[in-house]
Amino acid sequence: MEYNFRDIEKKWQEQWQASGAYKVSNDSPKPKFYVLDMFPYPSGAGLHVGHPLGYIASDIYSRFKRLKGFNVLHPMGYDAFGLPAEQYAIDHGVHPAVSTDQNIKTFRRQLDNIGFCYDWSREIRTSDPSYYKWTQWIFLQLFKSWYNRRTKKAEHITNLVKIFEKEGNAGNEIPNDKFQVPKIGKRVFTAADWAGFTEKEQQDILMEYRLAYCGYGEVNWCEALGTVLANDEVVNGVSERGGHPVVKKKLRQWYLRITEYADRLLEGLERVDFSDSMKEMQTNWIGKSYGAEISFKVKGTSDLLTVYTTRPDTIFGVDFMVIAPEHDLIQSITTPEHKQAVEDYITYVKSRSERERMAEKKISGVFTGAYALNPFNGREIPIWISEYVLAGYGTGAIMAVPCGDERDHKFAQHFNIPITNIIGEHYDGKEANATKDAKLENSDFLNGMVMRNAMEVVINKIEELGIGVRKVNYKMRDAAFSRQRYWGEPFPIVWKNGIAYPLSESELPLELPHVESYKPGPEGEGPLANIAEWTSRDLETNTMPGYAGSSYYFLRYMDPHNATEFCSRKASDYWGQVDLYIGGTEHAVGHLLYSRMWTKGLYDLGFIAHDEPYKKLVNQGMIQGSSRFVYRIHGENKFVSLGLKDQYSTDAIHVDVNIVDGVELDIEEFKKWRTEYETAEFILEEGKYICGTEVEKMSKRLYNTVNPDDVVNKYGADTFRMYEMFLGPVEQSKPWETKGIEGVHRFLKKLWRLFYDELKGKVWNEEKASPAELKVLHKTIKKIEEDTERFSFNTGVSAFMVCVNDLIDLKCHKKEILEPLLILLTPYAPHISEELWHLVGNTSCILDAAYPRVNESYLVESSKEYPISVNGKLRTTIEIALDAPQGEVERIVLDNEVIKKWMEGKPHKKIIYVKGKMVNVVV
RNA sequence: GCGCAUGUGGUGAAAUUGGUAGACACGUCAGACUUAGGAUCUGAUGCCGCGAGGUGUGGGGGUUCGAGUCCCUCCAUGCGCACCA
Repeated sequence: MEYNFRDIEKKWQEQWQASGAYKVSNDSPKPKFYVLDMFPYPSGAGLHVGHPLGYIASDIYSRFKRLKGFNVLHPMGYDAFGLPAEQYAIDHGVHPAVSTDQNIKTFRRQLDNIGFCYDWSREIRTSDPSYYKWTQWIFLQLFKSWYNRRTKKAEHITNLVKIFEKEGNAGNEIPNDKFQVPKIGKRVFTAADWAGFTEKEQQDILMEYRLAYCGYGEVNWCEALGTVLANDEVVNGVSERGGHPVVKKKLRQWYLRITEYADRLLEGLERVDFSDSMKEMQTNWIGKSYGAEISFKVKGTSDLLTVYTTRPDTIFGVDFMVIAPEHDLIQSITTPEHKQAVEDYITYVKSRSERERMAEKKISGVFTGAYALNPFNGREIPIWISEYVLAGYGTGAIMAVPCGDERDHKFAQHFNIPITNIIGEHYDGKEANATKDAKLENSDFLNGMVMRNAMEVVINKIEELGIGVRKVNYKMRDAAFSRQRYWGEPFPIVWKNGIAYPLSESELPLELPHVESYKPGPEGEGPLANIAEWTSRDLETNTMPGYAGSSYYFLRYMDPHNATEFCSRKASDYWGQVDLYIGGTEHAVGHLLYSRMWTKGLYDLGFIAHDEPYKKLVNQGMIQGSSRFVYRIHGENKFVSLGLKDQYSTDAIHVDVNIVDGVELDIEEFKKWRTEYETAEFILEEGKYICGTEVEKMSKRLYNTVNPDDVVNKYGADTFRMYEMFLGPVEQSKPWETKGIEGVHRFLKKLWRLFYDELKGKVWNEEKASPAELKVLHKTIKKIEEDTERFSFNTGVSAFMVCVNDLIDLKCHKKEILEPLLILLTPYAPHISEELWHLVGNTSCILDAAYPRVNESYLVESSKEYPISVNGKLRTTIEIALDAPQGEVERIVLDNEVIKKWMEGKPHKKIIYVKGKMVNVVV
């Protein structure tokens, strides 16, 4: 009886489906465990062997937890809205819904091949109206909410209206600190003001508070293509496709006020188990900095120039000011004799794309002719304009301290601006020194103070004198939440007289209409603007971005068929946080931050009981491609094997890895691969054509993709699963090498032969196990349990191999040993385990078995083969009883001939004896 | 430039707490069975050396009886951020 993996795997996959083996109930006395994969965008290219890596890891962990007695939620679905499907529609005329559906079918078939334990009855698709109904619903909750900075949480907007009616907004500052209420020209209004505003005026103010709000933002507009482009579709200021010019255009956009959650997003990182690099990326993205805003009087005017600085201690080292080219003050402060130069400079800056400005290393700028006055000593400071100061960060103006800041220093040198040294010998006149530990000089009342300590002193003084305030700044901007595209969730918003009104809950879902054309609407609006029945209802024409549907999908899985709520409170209370989230690092800041924010919003509004979605995050590494090359002799259709290629002038050509065995080219397949190679000739070495190799990204273009279907077909799903894990730690990136899979496949065959022999048939028996056999089993139980628990699946696989090798050596075919081993193996290789489980006489599903418990008493050793060192160098090993007293050990060691030899007759100085570890004799 | 991560045989890697470096595999070599093998099994396999032995975890230095593991320093690779004041 052979190990016939094809029949076995097909049989069990069908059986599991028929019996609903993976159906999960929300009602269970067992403790819960939630394992989640980052759900895929179903691309047309299908899966390659890199994609399932994380899915296999999570599948192993899910099955493991289930065996350990948990009620495990392990769902899967599709992030089905997105640009590629729309692009495909434009290029091929296939409706996105159709191509997406097709892609999902392929995806599902490929996933099913690998034998995952997903509860498919909970499948979701973000493009499904019954799903995006709730995306729209949550959007409306955010639209109807504001962030109360005093209670530090989201609250219903009606609370804010009540506050305004009672006391105006004096206690609840407008989040955007540049916004002024147009009617009164101030940021602060009274209850009486509020009562006097029209509905439009009131709504405009409320929009400034809403967590989902509408404003104006810049997009990349390409006139020639008549469309809005994403950042990565713009290269060097022109469109990636076609090379048409792209300009910045202000368009009405929706945003999420994620900046209000900046502090809580930072604080939450301390309570979750993410990798340090992941936390760091998010922390950098949020970019919190502490400092002060300081106002400088502009000489001879009533204007105030406000700068943001993190180094107020350097206030006496300010030699010039720099303001962004977009700064409002430019018009009023520029002196007549500098007007022309300033205008020319601003024109120049405007002509350049964001990308060009970022890439530019050249120093540029222009003097305005105006001077600011240092608030402490009245010193006149020239005000310059330069594009290295960004309008969007801080106040769009900086105080430049050349001796302490690299860019300021370069700027000063370039324009010959005299440099004041406030840090004495720490500044060498050639390069800026950003130290915080120098003692201040040339700094008036701060002289002699260490900079680090001076910061607080200056801020206090500034606040005392009323010339500035302590200020915290964030790099993070509010998240743009609209796309001028078709294939996304429609906004449940109606515009009447310039006011955005939410649709009522009963009108949801607002379904995406069918269109024949995906051309953009007028003035950069989305395709929905072309549909008369849509515009006639005054509906919003933008759609939501890709991350909308993925910001709460982990909640919907808990209660996927609920028609009255996005997720019942009972379900979310039961499942709570995702205990284990597995996915790639590419979503480090985008998806993870947005979904964390939505979770916090839903928590604040009382819809769920936890405010961090993911308890633990594991980032799987990328599987890289291992490319193969053939070497064609220049100008000929002749190919030379790797070892001989240096004798010729050759071109390296990528060859499909699937027609190469290891590094040996299958010449017949190669000839068939391309018609041009049909007549190719080959120069071989030792009768073989050897290919060159290189590790690159796995990509169709490089002919190094390997389809899991092919691997599964050849070796089976169990082999594939175990080999993916055997490759190395999940978190690590590594190249795929199909060749190595044989070792894992051999292991499964060896396991099979412990039960059934090709010649003898059944060899397993019901004899009583020996202590040696029990020791092998229990060592394995312990190791597998530990390794699986800490996601060390590669060492887990090798522990199985060691176990089977040991059992073969012991000629052990005993059910008493083999049966528990099958349970251990189930998470890794579910099909073969289930098959053998039934063959040894069980009738229930192996996943319902109890995980074997390690019995330490089988593992106790009475003696150990100690490594014995002399002066730290290993010289021999001696078998010594573990309970031998130190004196006894020393006597045995010193008596040993090998040790005596190495001691060369010298007396021992001391003997280090670590019980159960080693002995070291020092002479 | 800044930050983070990683450097171990021909290859993927292991060594969980400072205690026998290279487990487990791939590959390679030798052998067995065989009409045959890209099947299966056995053995060998870090490097130098006939051997005794020496040497070895990116380089250099340090702590320690003992360092892949801890500290300092330099180098290389990967990822992230990048005029963020």
